Amino acid sequence: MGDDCRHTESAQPGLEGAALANAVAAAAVKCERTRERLTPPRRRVLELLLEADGPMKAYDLIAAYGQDGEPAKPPTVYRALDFLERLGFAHRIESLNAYVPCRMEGTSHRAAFLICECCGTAEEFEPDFAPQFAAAEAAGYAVRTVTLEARGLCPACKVEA
Amino acid sequence: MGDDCRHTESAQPGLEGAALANAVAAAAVKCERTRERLTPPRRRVLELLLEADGPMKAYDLIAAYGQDGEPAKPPTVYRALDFLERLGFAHRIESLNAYVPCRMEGTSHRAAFLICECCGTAEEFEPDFAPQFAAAEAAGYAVRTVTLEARGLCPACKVEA
DNA sequence: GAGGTTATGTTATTTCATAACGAATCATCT
DNA sequence: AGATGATTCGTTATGAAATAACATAACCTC
Ligand SMILES: [Zn+2]
Ligand SMILES: [Zn+2]
Ligand SMILES: [Zn+2]
Ligand SMILES: [Zn+2]
Repeated sequence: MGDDCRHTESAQPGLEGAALANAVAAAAVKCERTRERLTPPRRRVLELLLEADGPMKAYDLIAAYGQDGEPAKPPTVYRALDFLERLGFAHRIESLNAYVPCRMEGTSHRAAFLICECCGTAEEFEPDFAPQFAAAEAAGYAVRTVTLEARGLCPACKVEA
Repeated sequence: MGDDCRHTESAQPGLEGAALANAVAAAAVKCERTRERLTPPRRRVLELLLEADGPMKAYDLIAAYGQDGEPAKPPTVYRALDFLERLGFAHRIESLNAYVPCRMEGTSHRAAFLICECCGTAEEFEPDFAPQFAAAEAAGYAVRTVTLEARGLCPACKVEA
């Protein structure tokens, strides 16, 4: 990845202050509606994802978990990530072994990412899977989830290269 | 994955005997054309992938490597996998941490998979990425590779469910 | 056959993720 | 309130996946 990239990794700047609080509050509301519990560890991991400037690895989250510098235990974070993924608040990026907060306002959606191999940003977008879907159904498959990860260069890094 | 699946995992039966030898020989020919070397470890890992009935994990390959039961050392297999991926003889399936031999006759292509969550088979298909590509280019991205992995139920498992 | 390049063998380590189990919390129904 | 069952959490330990580092060997090609 982009160790030789001089761009500040700011294509997806993390949230701070009121914006962060609003995002967490919105998640809390969604949880109440579905009678899910946004418990302290889940809330904390969501905060960390929202604050970050880019995809976070699980052990980055583990290290950053305690406000006092105390790391979390791995199961604490992995459980929170499972929950956040299940509720649609976060996505795992398979090809990076990393996690991002969901950036799409809408409720349920199939996540897809444009991943910059230079600066490391991962931009979520909502693709039209209709053709692939049709092909799969034609072959007799019942598709449940789709993972799409496109790698290349983001606009900023493309210019410099 | 499908521990409760009673289907024999035979949607992608492994190669044996002459068919296996032919497939390996075809790979050898392709290598000669491009002056790449199909060395013993590379050939051995390719054989193991072709013989398998489904996606193989790296440590499955490591365990099965020696004909005498001796495992390989991890770097031996990971290096061979890197080579096979580079030449297009194998694909990594990110969401499974597993590898399959390429099933498409054509030369270069963007791989995509239909993965059955019941029986574990992974069928390669060649999708039309045009819409996603267009969307990415419109956003200013220069896409280099695309990973698409669809999970669901294969025809056989869909019937049973 | 000398020198540069590519591939391998080997040891050790790093990174990523989950199993297992008891204690605490929460919702629900007497 | 008190019993009950379901979730969640804290903790320890382990398993699974991938790579770093470096010495040796094989292979061009000049
Ligand atoms: Zn999303
Ligand atoms: Zn970039
Ligand atoms: Zn292929
Ligand atoms: Zn199946």
